[in-house]
Amino acid sequence: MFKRWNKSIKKLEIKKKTTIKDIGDLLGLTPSAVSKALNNHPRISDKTKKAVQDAAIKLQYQPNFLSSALRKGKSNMVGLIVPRINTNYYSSVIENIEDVLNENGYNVIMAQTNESYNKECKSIDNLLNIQVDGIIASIANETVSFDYYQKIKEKGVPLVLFDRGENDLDVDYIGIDDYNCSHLIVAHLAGQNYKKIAHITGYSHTRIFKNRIRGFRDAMQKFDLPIQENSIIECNLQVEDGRRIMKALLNQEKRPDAIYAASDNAALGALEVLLEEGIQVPEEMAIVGFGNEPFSTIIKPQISTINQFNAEIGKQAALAFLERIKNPEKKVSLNKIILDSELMIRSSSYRKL
Amino acid sequence: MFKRWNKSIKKLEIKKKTTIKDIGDLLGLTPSAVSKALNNHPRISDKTKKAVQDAAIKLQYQPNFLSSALRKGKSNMVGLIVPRINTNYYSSVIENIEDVLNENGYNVIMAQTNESYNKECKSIDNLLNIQVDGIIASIANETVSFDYYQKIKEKGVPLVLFDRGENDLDVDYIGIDDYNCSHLIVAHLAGQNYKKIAHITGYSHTRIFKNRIRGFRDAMQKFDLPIQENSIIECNLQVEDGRRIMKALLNQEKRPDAIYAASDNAALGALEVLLEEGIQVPEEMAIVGFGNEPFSTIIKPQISTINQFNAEIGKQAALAFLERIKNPEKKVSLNKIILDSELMIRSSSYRKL
DNA sequence: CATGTTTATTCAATCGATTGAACAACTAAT
DNA sequence: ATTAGTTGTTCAATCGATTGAATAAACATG
Repeated sequence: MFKRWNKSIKKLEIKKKTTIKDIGDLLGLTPSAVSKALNNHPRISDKTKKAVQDAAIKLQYQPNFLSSALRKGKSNMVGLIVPRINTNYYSSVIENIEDVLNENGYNVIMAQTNESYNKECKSIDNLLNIQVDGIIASIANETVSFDYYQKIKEKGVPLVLFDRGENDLDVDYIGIDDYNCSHLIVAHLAGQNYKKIAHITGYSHTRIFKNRIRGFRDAMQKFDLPIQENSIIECNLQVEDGRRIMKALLNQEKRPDAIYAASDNAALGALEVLLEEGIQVPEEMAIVGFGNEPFSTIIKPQISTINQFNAEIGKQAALAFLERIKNPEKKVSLNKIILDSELMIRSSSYRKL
Repeated sequence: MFKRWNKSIKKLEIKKKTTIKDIGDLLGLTPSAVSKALNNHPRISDKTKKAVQDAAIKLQYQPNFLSSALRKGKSNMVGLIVPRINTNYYSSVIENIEDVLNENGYNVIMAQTNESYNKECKSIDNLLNIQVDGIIASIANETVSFDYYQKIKEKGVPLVLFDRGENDLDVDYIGIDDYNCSHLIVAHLAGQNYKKIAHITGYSHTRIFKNRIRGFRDAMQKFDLPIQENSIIECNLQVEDGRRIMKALLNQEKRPDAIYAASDNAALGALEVLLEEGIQVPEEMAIVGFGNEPFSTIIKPQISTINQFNAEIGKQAALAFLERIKNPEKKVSLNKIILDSELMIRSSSYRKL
């Protein structure tokens, strides 16, 4: 009997979380006094503050985030929408966003779209329900209509985009200079005397790929190189896409002598096909990728690629959000941060190596 | 003047979120009636329900998650603690956890420990503050004391561990049979007539590595193979560790003829050193890794490794949590789910290939 | 001693949704 | 016509913390 009683007491203790009321009861104070003491309110005596803090520790008090968020209208949560985390690029960016936001007292709620517009819409609704203080996102491949992102803006929730952005949305954006990257690559290949460059790229409705394509065209023109028929191919940029397209290119009448792929995955697929076909890389054909994924240095030959400083992109995205939160009124000037990126020249495109 | 007025009206509309009270005002109902209508309460007439739903759509009502969570004592958020997301293994697992939980109406809050015990403690406190409905975690390398995990249990918050678990904690766990994996590997290598097998592994205070080491020892004994002095080396299992240890092993008097590394990264480091030294793999020395990271098939020779079905681990972890939520009383039987894993035999350890 | 000032704390409303109890209106049964 | 039962809605308390206003006490000043 006694044992049972004892047990139920213990269970009660476990279940019951201490609130400011409990602290108040212990010290003969009201909840509001306790709340003020904990928040270092100037009108509370140091003696009381000390007593409250001690009691809080003794009772293992942990503030109820939900109630204070409700009252203050601020959840200290940030929604993070990405196509998927299962790539080195996104996981690096997320890792850094999370680090920076955590340091500043924010929690990150993750949502993956798997490149699906539908899932993206659902995620946005969900995050808005949760009353996130802001949303950081990289737009899904499928997305061509930005009404849901407009909705975020209309609700007055700060929105920061990275990588896959959109000019029309008129929000903070962190990315790289895709146009210029294409120039770097074409200049490098032209300098190596490659002349028939093909471009395996993403869908041109996405701004970053549109820019890469534009950069590619302009750079080719600048170096007086003709753009072959069918040599700009849009796809999902996965390994399999690279393989498929490379095979098709090899069967073309005018076979290219260099490939600029807009992802390392596509570059890898293309390279695999060339190795299988016994085509010498870079002697017969050069390959340049994009993104500096870790595997690009593991395969032989190592793949030349664009390094985008993922960590920095993540940090800047988080900082842009924090900045926006700090001065919500300063809606005039948008943060359009274009970060540096660099061409890593490796053996897949360097004949003299 | 008119313009200004108009503008401020618009701004107000933007800022103000519609609540159940607004819906009530529109229809001449009280907030409680509206709430019940939205929650499909049996005592509310169908007519009213319909009217409320229509009004909700018209006013673009979005429920305030915070208030309902506060009232119901259920936040529908799950904390996810991982060493870091920036590896294929963890990002795959997380991706699947998120998918399953989202489908079931839960949101995922992420926290990375970066293998630091301190950060782990902070994350746990934070997640408990937020009033998560449960926590899914993989323990940091540094962690040897489990008091913070005990705290989770004491608060009555469901806890599920995966990969890096701990027997003493007595909670749901999803993982693979590490002991048996070591057997598979040793059996394979012994079958290939390798005799002097070294084991590069993680710290033995972590259960999975303890089990792999135990499995390694037992399997070696089973195949009558002597365990060399200094041939079980504990480390952080990064590429650099693999390199360092491989170099040391090469300088040993009794050089091993096979390496069983407890991570693909360590295996990669070791393999790189062997290739640099001109040592034939697998003829002179075999290498087997662990985890089936994507790069293991990119490098030549491809690395033999253990494939752990990451997606399944993630799904099962999420399901274990959901199960625990459904029957909170059924505390008796714990889910200890040991998933299958398979040895992928590739050219780094297959002489006859 | 009356009045003003400072300091420390309590009061009471609030954030938005939920929920059991209460109530009113209506129907069915005795 | 009285009682019982059903149905649809309102009432009021609640979740836990926050915050401006009010109050009380202590002290200083004329």
